[in-house]
Amino acid sequence: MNGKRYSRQRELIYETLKCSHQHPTAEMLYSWLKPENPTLSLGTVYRNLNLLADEGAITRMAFPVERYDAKVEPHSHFRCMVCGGVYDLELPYDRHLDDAALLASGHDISRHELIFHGSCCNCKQKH
Amino acid sequence: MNGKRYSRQRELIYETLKCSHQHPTAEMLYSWLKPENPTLSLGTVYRNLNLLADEGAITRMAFPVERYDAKVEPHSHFRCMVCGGVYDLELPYDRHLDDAALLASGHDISRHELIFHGSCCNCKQKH
DNA sequence: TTAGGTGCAAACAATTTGCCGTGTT
DNA sequence: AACACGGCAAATTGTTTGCACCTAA
Repeated sequence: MNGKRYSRQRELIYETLKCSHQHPTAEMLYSWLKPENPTLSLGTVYRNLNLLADEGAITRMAFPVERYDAKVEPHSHFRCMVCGGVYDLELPYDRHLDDAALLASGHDISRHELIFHGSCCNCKQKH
Repeated sequence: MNGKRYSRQRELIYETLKCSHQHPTAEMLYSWLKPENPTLSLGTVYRNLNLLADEGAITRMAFPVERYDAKVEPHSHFRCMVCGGVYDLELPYDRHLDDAALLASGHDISRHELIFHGSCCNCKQKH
């Protein structure tokens, strides 16, 4: 009664995402697929990306809304998945990670950002 | 001729951001300041946050647009600040970081995300 | 047949911009 | 006096939703 069916559009979107390593936006996926699938609509792309993300088949990569921080020194953050709050974390910045990333990728690393997810002190008590 | 002047609004926004540790959105800052500053407009908040971020006085905390990734296993990312491209990074997931974060914060950590910034192999050559 | 899926357009939400009067220097 | 700044509202951009039709099971 609450099943999910096969859908050509979903498969298309998922396969395209899986083959691209560009971490595309919904808009990008749409523009790639549209030429071959003229009836495809952007709404469907968003709908299926959300479906896939909710069931854990793919990953969303961003905060939905921009946040700002007056602390400009590199430091890490914690994001509570229950209340949505964002906290600073007092962890020393680890330069070794940048070295390791350079070694693994060859890209020019200038810094990194570390974001933890979980439930915060307040929320974890409320079961 | 191209200088920046003192502005009460900018100072207000910056001070409020500095005192809050909530990593607020523009909307949140606006709602905090509006009661005491009835003429303040949301556009001004955005304008000044962008100004401050561009000059490095504050930090933006998100991708402006949602991106998706078909790889669901925890792994890290690299974001090129020149071309905006996003790449996967083959770094082993380090559980110790989660332990350290728990120890430092007391929050319930379920995982972390590591995002490197810099210029990618392609872009760094073009000077 | 029946619930889920899709296209399309309208609605919504987040952010930017143009215009024009105000404030800083 | 010049020109940056801020208020306001309109414009843009990113994302979601309602509705009527279509399709997999």
